[in-house]
Amino acid sequence: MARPRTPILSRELIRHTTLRLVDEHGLDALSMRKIATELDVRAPSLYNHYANKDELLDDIAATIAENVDVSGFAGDDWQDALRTWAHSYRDALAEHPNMVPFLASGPSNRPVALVRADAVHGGLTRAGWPPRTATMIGASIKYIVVGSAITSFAGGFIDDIDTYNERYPHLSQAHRLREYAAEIDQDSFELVLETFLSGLTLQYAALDTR
Amino acid sequence: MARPRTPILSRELIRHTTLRLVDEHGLDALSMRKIATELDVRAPSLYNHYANKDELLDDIAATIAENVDVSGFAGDDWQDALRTWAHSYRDALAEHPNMVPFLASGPSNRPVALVRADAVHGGLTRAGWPPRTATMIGASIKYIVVGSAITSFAGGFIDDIDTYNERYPHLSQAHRLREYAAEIDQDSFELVLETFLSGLTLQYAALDTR
DNA sequence: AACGGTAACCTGACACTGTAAGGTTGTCCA
DNA sequence: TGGACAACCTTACAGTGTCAGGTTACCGTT
Repeated sequence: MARPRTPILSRELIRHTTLRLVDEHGLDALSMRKIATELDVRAPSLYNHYANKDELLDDIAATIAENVDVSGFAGDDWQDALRTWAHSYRDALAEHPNMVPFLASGPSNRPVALVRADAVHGGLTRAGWPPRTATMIGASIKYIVVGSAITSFAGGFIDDIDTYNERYPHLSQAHRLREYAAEIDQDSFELVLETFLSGLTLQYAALDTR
Repeated sequence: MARPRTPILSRELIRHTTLRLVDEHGLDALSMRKIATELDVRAPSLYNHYANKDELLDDIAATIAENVDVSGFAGDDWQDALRTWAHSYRDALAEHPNMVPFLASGPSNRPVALVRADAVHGGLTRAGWPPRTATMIGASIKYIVVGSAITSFAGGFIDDIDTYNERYPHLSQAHRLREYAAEIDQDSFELVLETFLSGLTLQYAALDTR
């Protein structure tokens, strides 16, 4: 075959197919040839649309990032804006757990910009936080979300199973254990997020009376 | 060559060499043949000491984990024990930033046991925290440490450079920027950790009067 | 209406990866 | 003295990301 009358591939199609493969079989099982096979095409053809594998994965990461909701920072409730941001951020990662290791494995120009640093920083400074503190608060939330996502979704609790078995012997079925781990993860995320937010509120109050 | 009179390789030697290579050139640049070359040996010989590459990396992860200090949980100051744990945990990861993505990218039986869940859980319950809450607190600290490590050490701030440039134009030299990012990371870690700990203290007080 | 450039597919190939199979030899214990 | 085992070796295989170069469809210009 040479050039087809109507194009077979597009960045969008490649992205969707790749993300589906990653969701189904994991990052390690992904290869350019498997993506191509899935699309009834040879691997090098993909390079007409993406310069290399990383650029493809970066693009997927960017589309995931688009689902993160920073709209709250336009309003004036900075606490709730942070809460909404953190939750939607975590949800976005939870939707594609197999992508999380990639997202976190920098070191290049990856959408650590999931952060949407500008919106967050702007909202916080408008609320009265000093610029530097605003940056630090944004980073803190990012730590909580990314840390939670990576240790939870990447199968983190698997080797803690023995611990859980001793501690909660009635949870002997692996199936229930997994459920339980997910529940603990969710609650832990809630705990650290809310505790942090209420601590910030205290510091915010101290700001005014300074 | 056949069997040498005195063994050339050992798990320890392989581990050290590999960790050095990872520190110097990163995880992506690592291959069994490069490790072997560094040791003046052929790659398959490594398999006499490690079943596969992952087992080798797991072993390295375990030695890194040994530097995490959980001794504080033997005492009765749970707050300070958590603080010490978190700091030494983060320091251990900071010492080998290129290993962080691997450590976090489980899904297998990786030393997410960096957690030292038992010591932490034991110390907190002895201090009076309910078992389930103790588990959640341990998980929370882990989120903060791992999240901080991965977004900082894996070059997380690199693509935020533009943001920093606009915001702090006098930091125009990339060199200073990098320093500044590290400083922000350190301070953010401190902020989220201390804010979380002081929030916990409030909840702890509420426990007693319940 | 013919022509050139570019886009989008192809085949083939390269260097490199992890690791399995099996050969050879030194060391140690029965 | 002999056999088991350990620790190196060479060879080889299937799979990886990606480059080079070939072919053809389309689109804009002359």
